[in-house]
Amino acid sequence: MGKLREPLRDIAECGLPAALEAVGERWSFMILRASFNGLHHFEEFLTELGIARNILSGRLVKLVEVGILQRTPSPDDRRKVIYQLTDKGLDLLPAMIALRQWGERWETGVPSNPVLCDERDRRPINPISIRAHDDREIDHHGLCWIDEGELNADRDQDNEQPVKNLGAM
Amino acid sequence: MGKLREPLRDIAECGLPAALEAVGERWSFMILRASFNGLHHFEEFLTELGIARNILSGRLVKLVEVGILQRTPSPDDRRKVIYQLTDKGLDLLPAMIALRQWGERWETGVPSNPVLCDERDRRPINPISIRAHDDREIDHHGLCWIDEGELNADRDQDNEQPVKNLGAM
DNA sequence: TTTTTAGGTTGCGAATCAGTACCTACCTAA
DNA sequence: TTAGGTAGGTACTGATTCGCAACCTAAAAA
Repeated sequence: MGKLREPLRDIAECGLPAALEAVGERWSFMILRASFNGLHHFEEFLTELGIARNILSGRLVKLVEVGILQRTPSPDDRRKVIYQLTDKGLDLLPAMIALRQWGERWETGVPSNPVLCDERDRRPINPISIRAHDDREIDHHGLCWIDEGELNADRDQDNEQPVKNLGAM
Repeated sequence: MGKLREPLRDIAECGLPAALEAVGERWSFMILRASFNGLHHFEEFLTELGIARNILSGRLVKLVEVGILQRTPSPDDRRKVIYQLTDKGLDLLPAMIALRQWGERWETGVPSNPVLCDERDRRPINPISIRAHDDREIDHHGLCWIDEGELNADRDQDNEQPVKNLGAM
């Protein structure tokens, strides 16, 4: 594995490049989708995804390395290996669903069948949205960046502070 | 542009492969992040991202093609071009923030500075989460797939239906 | 009128992707 | 106990894409 490629700029500064470093390669998200859907074995991913063996092999190694998947030899059949999502992997679900919903809204057009629902009430889930501290839905207009220092300083006060409007994400 | 590569399987069936087809390539998300942060010009992206000119050029063409960015010649300076997010592009924000938050939680560790806040109350936004129809937060345990047919059939009834637990995302 | 700037394109080597043919351990049926 | 199939990989090959640097053109700026 070459790995001479410079890591996406500013790994430390922002979580996005870091996330992309872990799951940004081609097929990674598709493998995770398959995992979320209960696939556990190499050959299952292979036939379900239509990915090449060597690529799948490499991706699985990577996803295990970064701690998104866990690799366990099957107790029943010593040929088999069980790949399953760790907590870290499961925590990608909101991002995956958000991306999927975007694809449905803007690309495929249809909210594909079957529909993702909550198990208790058996009704479709809401669109993933951005929420303020009080759970108010907000869009990009209602967002800004605040410095950690300023944050603590002006809590529970109403003095005006300079607002950097999305200046350094 | 070769484009002989088979599109990620089942484009029509699910929004995720469709979304990845649009923004799944290397650098696409970083360009969008920069766009969200108010960058508009080729040379700005170039220096801010540290991406190669030809790659940036290709990505911008692609993102414009799929309708995520809009390309407008600047009225002030006829050399300049303004790239800005369309509504379709802006609608990727929840997915981007979810991914970024994941990266902060699991990779960088720190909720990087400055902090993304709501403009009204100037407090950090909540983590992106999955919500049921009644806005209840749910995790992967509380999710299931329901067929469109079944969905309409059992609305406002409490008969038991077979639950496919994440069987075909 | 020369120089700079903005936004590209082109060419080329390096890295990655993808398809296929192996290979090895293991299970199963005869 | 052995032949044959299965599970999970590697190794080899060619196609595609990435990334760097050089170049190019139109339009400001000096």
